Amino acid sequence: MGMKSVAEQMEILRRGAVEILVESELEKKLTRSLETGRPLKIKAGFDPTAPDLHVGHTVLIQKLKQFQDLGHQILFLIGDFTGMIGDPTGKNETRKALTRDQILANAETYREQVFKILDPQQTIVVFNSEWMGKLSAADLIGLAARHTVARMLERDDFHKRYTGQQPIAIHEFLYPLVQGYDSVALEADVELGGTDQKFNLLVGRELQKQYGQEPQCVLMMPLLEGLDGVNKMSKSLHNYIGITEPPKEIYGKVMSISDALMVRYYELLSDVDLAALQQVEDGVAGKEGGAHPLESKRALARELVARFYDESVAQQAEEEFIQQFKCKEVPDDIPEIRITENEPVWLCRVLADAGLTKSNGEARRLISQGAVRVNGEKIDSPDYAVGPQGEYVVQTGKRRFVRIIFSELG
RNA sequence: GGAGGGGUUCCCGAGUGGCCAAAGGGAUCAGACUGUAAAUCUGCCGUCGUAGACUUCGGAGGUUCGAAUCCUCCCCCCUCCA
Repeated sequence: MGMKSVAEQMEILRRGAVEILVESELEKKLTRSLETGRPLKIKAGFDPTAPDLHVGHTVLIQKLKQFQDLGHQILFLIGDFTGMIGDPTGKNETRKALTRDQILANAETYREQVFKILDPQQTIVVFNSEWMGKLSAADLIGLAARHTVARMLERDDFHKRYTGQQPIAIHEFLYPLVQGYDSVALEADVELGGTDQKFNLLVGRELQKQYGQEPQCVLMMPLLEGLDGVNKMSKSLHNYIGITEPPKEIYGKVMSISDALMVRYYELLSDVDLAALQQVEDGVAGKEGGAHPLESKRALARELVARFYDESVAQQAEEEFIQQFKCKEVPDDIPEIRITENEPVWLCRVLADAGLTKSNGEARRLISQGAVRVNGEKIDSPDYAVGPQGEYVVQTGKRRFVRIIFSELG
């Protein structure tokens, strides 16, 4: 990877970022790095609690990758010590204390998932218990002495809770301090985080100054919207793309998003360069010279599948998708159900038993709406029965299939 | 410790004795339209083989011909005071 100019680097780094504090300082750091050949130390901290990542989590990791591709040093910090405190951002939920083993297991899962994006050779993984564990009580008091209550109360949620007469435990003040101290310990040049991390990131700057270091720049990435395009991506809202999901799922979910959201996903998740990104945007906006939105969406779906699996799997996912939805063919890998009966079986019961519907009633409703097909034939009678021999491909809606096989009795 | 408010079907949220399987909105699902999408429109949205019936409104009892609605006890959540 050849060295890029400061302006080129800035252009890449600005992509998708909500805010960079302070841009001029970052430029200065980049310039110096270019002159001395010394890469910048880029820090990003991760909670050791959530090992099951979705693509929303990868927004930050993509940005790390961009730094990495530009030749900088990534410090991937796992907050095993901070995990004991629990970031107060998440309201008043009490965190369960994790055992050492759990933390290590989670950290390992992180590595596996994150190294699908980052180059493991170029990434240093650190645990903040490394240095925090060595701090004495006196050291901790010394750290606490570097910051004031008034400054702490500037933080939005502390402020709200304080003025709203809500409790704030003393130890909650320690979270930003420890996170900030991590930057001191690592001598970070840049720290990345979500917009919700702004206060903590800035405490890092403050503390570095206190400890006689040059303050880090902070770069904040937005929280990715989920598949609905409105709420942030999260497991509990069922609007996420998990990075360990099957290829078909990832591909299908990407294809189901709106064009507007696709642009957003391109900006935050894709590796395509800025020129290609512009083409995607133009295409969605209907400008001349833009890429066709359908093509763009396919390319994005392929890119994401390839990232978490590989190129050939992505190709295959695309072919299956086209077959199933465009050519309306039956996919190859549908579940099979074997039935042993002498009598024909009521279709509604088959659907419910096969798990395609939750109840006979739902099956009945779907049939009345014309959503059920047997061997490609639309069924219009709720009394329809299949069997008692042969094979039937039963389908509800466009995507749910099951193969019913009647086998000989006895 | 004291005072008050509340827990309704996936979510929000109406409902204060029969007209309640429970308004309205959202989500999901399905149909139409499309680019496989979005937006829009339509339907469905507790269970039972079309009826009628059965089970639901934090939990357990009770009053009543009849309870989501009234009473008792219990569990949980929230707000205020200390």
